[in-house]
Amino acid sequence: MLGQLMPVTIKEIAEIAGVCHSTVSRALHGNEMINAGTRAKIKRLADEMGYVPSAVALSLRSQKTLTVGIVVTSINDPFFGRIVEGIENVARAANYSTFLSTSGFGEVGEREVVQSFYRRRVDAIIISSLWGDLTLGEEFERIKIPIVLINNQTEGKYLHSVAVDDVRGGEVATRHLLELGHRRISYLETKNRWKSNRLRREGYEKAHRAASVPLDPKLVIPPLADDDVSRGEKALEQLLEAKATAVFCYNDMTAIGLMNACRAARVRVPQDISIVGYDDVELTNHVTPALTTMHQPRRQLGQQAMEMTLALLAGEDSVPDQVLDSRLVVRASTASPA
Amino acid sequence: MLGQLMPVTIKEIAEIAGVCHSTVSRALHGNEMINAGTRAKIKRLADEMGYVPSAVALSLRSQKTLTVGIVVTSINDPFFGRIVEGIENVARAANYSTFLSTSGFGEVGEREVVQSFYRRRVDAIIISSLWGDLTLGEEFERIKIPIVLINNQTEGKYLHSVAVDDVRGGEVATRHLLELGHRRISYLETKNRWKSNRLRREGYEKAHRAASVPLDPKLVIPPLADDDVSRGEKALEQLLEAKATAVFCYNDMTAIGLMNACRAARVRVPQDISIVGYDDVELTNHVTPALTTMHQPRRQLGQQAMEMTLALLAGEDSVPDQVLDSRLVVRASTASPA
DNA sequence: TTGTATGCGTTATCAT
DNA sequence: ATGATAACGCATACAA
Repeated sequence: MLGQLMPVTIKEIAEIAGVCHSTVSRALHGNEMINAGTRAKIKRLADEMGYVPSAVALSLRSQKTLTVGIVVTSINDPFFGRIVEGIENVARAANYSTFLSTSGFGEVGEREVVQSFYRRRVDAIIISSLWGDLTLGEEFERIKIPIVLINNQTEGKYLHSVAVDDVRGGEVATRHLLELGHRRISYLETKNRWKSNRLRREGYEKAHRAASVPLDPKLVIPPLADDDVSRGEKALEQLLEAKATAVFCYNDMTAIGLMNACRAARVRVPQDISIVGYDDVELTNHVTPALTTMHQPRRQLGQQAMEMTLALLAGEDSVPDQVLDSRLVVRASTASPA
Repeated sequence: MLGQLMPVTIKEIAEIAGVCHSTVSRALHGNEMINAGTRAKIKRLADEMGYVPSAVALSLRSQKTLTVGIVVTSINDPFFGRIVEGIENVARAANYSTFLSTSGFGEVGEREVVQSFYRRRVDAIIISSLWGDLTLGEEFERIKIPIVLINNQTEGKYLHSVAVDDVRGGEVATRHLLELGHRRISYLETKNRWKSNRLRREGYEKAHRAASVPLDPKLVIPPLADDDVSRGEKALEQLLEAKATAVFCYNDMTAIGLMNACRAARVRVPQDISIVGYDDVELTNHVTPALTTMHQPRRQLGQQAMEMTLALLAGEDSVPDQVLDSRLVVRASTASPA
C-alpha cells in the first residue's frame, strides 16, 4: 500500500545539481568556502526535494547517536511521569532523543532493556528503577557509557546518581507528627525499594531520638502486599492494635490505600489518626482529606539527571552526584491527637 | 571480560579468530553452511569479547531501524501513561524500540517532533496528541511511513487510526443519568480536543432525543479555563444557575475539579448533583465519592495501535481502522435526583 | 567452506 | 572551489 519511497539523499541531490555529493554536504553545512551560487542552488534544491539528513548515517560515522535510554519500572506510575518529562525536556533542548523502556520490577527486565539500549548504541542511560543490588554491575562494567541513576537503590560507587535525601525526608515527615504532639507514630514500610525504604525509616528513627521519644518496634509495619495501595489498605488492623495515633507511609499510594481502609472502618482522618505520605503525587490534592506529604521534586530530578548526563557526555571531569531536598507539604490529613 | 572503550566489532573478532569479517558475520547468523569448528570458535570468541551487534550499522544497511516514534501531548497525563505502556509492551515483544516525545499542545511542537522522528528514520509513528486539523498533513504526505493516530482529532482519511467510540460513550454516560431520572443534565465541554468533545456532545444529545427529553442549550457549559481541573472548578456557578441536577464532564480531571468546587460550596455529591466523568483514570477510584465514569481501554488503545503498526510494517494490504468501545463504570458519584 | 568486494548515507581528508 | 576516496559496522552477492 504505502510504497516505501526512500528518503532523499545527498547523492540524489548531487546528481540533479550536477556536482559531487561531497559538495552537497559542504554546501548544506555552510561553514566551508564554497561558491555562493552553487551553495544557493543546492540549498534550494535540497529544500525542494525535502531533504532531511539521516541520523542513522550520521550516527554510524560520528559514533554518537545523540540518544539516551530511559528505563523506569512503569511508565504509568504517576511518580515516573514527571521524571520522564523532565528528562525529555532537557534532552530535546540539547538535540537528544530519548528511548523509553519499562523494566517491570524484575531484574531480568532490566538486563534486557539495558542490553537493548546497548545494541542501539545510546550515548547514555538514565535509570530510575533499580530493583535491588542486582548483578547489573557486570553489565555496566562493559558498557563504557555514562549511566545516571535516579533515586537509586544500589550501593555501587562507579555510577552517577541524582537522588532525594530520604533520611532527611523521613525525619522531616516524622518531626511534623511529633510536633503535632503524637507519641505513637507508625512507619508503613514498602517491599520493592528496600534502600529508600531503609533510609526513610532511618529518618523516622532519627526524629524520634532527637525528640527523645522512645521507639516501639511494633509500630513499624512490614509490607503486607505487593501493590502500594493494597499495602495501605491491609495495614489498618495492625495500626489499631499498635495503638498508633499517626502514620508515616512510605509513599502516597500506600497512604491513600490506608485512607480508603479508614473510611470503610469509620476511622476518621485526621481526628482518629493522622496520615503522612511521600512523593506528593498529583492525586494527593484531590483525595479527601487532602494528604499531607513530602514533596519530591520529580521534574527537577529528571532535569538534573539529564543535565548530568550532558555534562558527562561533554567530557566534564567532575560531575558530582546530586542530592535534592524534599519538602513537607501540610494539608488536611494531619492534626494533633485527640 | 576485557572492557574496551569502543564496542567490539565483527572485524575485531575476525582479526583475533584469523578469519575474514564476513565469516564472522555468517557464523554468528548461523543459517549459513559453515565449518562447525570455526563457528563454535567464533561464537565463543564473540561471547568472550562481549560482542553486541550495532543496531546503527544494521539500520543503515537494512534501511529499517526497528523503531517507532511515539508522540503524546504530555507524558505526565495519567491518560497517556497507560497508552504508552500498551504500545511499549507490544513493541518490545516485536523487537521494536520506542522513541518517546512530547508535543505540548501547540502544533509547532508536533511538527518539530515529527521532523525529528523523520531524521531518526523511525519505521512508523504513533500519535496520540493532535491538537486540531493542523497542516501536519503536508508533513505526512512526504513522510511515506505508516502513521497511526490514537483518538485522533483530525478528519484526514489518509491516516490510520484506533479510537474509542466517543458518540456512543457520550450516549451511554448520558443515558445512565436519564435512567436515574435526571431531566436537567449538563455537559461540561473541553477546550483543546474539539473533535472528541463534539462527538461526546453528540452522544449526549442523541441520548436526550432517544429519551424524548428536551435539550436546553444553557445546559451545555463551554470551557472556562485551559486546565482540566480548573475548568471543572469554575463551572459550578453556571451549573447551579442552569438548575442542572446532573453533569456529564468531558473527562475525569474536569469532574474532579467540579467535585472540589462542590465540596467547597457544600453542594453534596451525589445528593444535590450527580457527576459522570470520562476516561476512568486511576484517580477516580480514590476520590470521595468515587467517580462514576466511562472507562476507556487505554492500554488496549496503545496495544492495538502498535499491532496495527506492525501489520502495516509487515506490508499487509488492508489494515482497517479500529474503533474500541468504552464502558460505563458506576461508582458513587451518581444517584437519582432528590 | 571461506575470502573479496560492494553499498547503505554521511563527513572528512586528500587531491586537483 | 570542488571532485575523488575512505571510513563508520554490517550483510551479502560473487569469486575462489
